[in-house]
Amino acid sequence: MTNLEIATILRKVAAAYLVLGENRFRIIAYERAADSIEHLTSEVKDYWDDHKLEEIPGVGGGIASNLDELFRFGKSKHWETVFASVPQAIFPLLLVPGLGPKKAYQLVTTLKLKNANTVIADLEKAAKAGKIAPIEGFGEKSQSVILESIGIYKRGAIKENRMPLPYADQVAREVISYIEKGGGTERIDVLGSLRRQVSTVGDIDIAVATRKPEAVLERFLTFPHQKIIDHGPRGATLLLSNGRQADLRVQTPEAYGAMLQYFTGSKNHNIQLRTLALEQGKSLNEYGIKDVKTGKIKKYSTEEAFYKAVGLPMIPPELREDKGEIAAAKTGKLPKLVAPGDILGDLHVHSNYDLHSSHDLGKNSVHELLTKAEQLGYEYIGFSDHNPRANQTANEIVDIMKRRKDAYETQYASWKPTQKQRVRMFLMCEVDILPDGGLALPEKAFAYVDAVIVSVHSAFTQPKAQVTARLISALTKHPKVRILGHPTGRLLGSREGVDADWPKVFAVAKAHDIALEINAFPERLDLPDTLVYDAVKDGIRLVIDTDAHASEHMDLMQYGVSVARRGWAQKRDITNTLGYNDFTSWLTKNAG
DNA sequence: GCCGTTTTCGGCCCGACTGTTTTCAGTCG
Repeated sequence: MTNLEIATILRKVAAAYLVLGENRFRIIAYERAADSIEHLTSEVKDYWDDHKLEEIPGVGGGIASNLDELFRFGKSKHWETVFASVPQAIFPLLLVPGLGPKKAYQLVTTLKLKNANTVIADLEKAAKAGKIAPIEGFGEKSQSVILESIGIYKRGAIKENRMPLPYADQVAREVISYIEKGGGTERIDVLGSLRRQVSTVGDIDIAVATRKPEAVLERFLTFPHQKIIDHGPRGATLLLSNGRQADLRVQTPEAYGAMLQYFTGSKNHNIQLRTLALEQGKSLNEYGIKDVKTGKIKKYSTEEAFYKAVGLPMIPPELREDKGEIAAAKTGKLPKLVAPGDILGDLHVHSNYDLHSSHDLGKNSVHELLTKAEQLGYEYIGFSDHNPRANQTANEIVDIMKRRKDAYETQYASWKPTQKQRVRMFLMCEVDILPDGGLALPEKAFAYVDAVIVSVHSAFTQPKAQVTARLISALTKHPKVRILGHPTGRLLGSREGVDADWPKVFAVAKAHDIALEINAFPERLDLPDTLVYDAVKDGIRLVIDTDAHASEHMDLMQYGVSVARRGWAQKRDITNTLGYNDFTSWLTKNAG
């Protein structure tokens, strides 16, 4: 059962309760839990496995015990009873934009729509026959809006897939530079999940501080698009040519801080923040802070000032997920997050050196990649080509690895740096973790590398216990194994990662002082941020790598840093923030 | 139903928009 399916069930419960006239705070609680679960990046089932359901924000004893029943028996008796108390036909209607539980219920009962499988088509027929307008609370206008909404629903235009963060970032940059060229902008920022650097982003939300809101909005509306979805004095929404939605909001510079805070979210962070403010007699909204007694609104030009007004330091957007950041801010315990400039090397780079490797080669030469590392200000780079293909004898593979070492050393010697300080090189290898937990590099070949990254590239659907044993076996197979590459193996939007008992894997990594990789490649962003959060809490060593297959991929490091920041990682948690000497002593500590 | 550095009981985020209304209910983000 996926998080989305669970969130849907919780929303169904909330909808049924609303129809039944249940206590509205109970309804809010279900909606909040649904929202929270939908945005979790680890599986609810994993929380359940670990008996930690109540650690999910918004999930308490009641919902947890029903979820427990759901995982054990496939359904919760209590929730089934709730569903059965309302007409089944209301649920499909909730997917039609503009229809909520109350309207759906009224339509279904008045029009006697009984069949949940055909209810949308039946409603469409009723609308066309003019049977909706006479219903109390409805009218001609709502009848035609419903007809239009059903059309949108049938075209499947609802809820596009989310895109990996780096792509969303790129689209946002294009829109931003286009708006800037139009002039009149004093500040411009991304908002929402993009600003919080969530690994997948739905819509592109952008904020502009300006004294010429009309001009900025007009400029925005001329950005290449399919359709203008919305256009008002405070903002506009476009459906872009790539099928994505872009939302622009304008505000005066004096009140910009409040708007930035409000639309950055997350929703649950804002709810917690407003609750805190209310205790101080202050009501927060997108325009500023209202004194509850006097009703006066004070404006804030920056977020720093906005947070300060409720007695908190500025909370970095990456932390605004209602994971304890407000409590940490109150007590001065916010982490000082790792920043892109802290990174001193990239250990997972593929060159075009051909060693008959098991997976794809890189595009650029050793020289080009060394120069790129230099441009990035790195002290060191690790070449981690894939291991040679397995359809060769062990002796042949050892020979290949020996020749490779010579070739890299010759290349390195002939490289002409532009800076005085030479970027240093580690000769590494990305070794496949075989389905049985063995490594795809023969023992003798380890003599020709400084260290290896081990990674899963096959058999992603093994059962949890097997995957866990497999990873642990690989980590402990050879003392030169120093990094677990893209640990879950997930591909955003196309492949779930492996299902492992992560606390167990973490414990073994810690015992052997092995680092877990945060892979910055756009579709990976792996470890996922929630596992980074757990790893940081457990004091597990981490590295951030790009998995570059071309020199320009090395620029993607910032997205790995974003994942680390969302997991509350500080500089000390990330091993490739160490200088060359300290890093070398860790990497080669077992090389003897 | 959730949640807690003044609470295990008594509170519970905020506003825009829309269509249907004579002051508001429902939906959405």
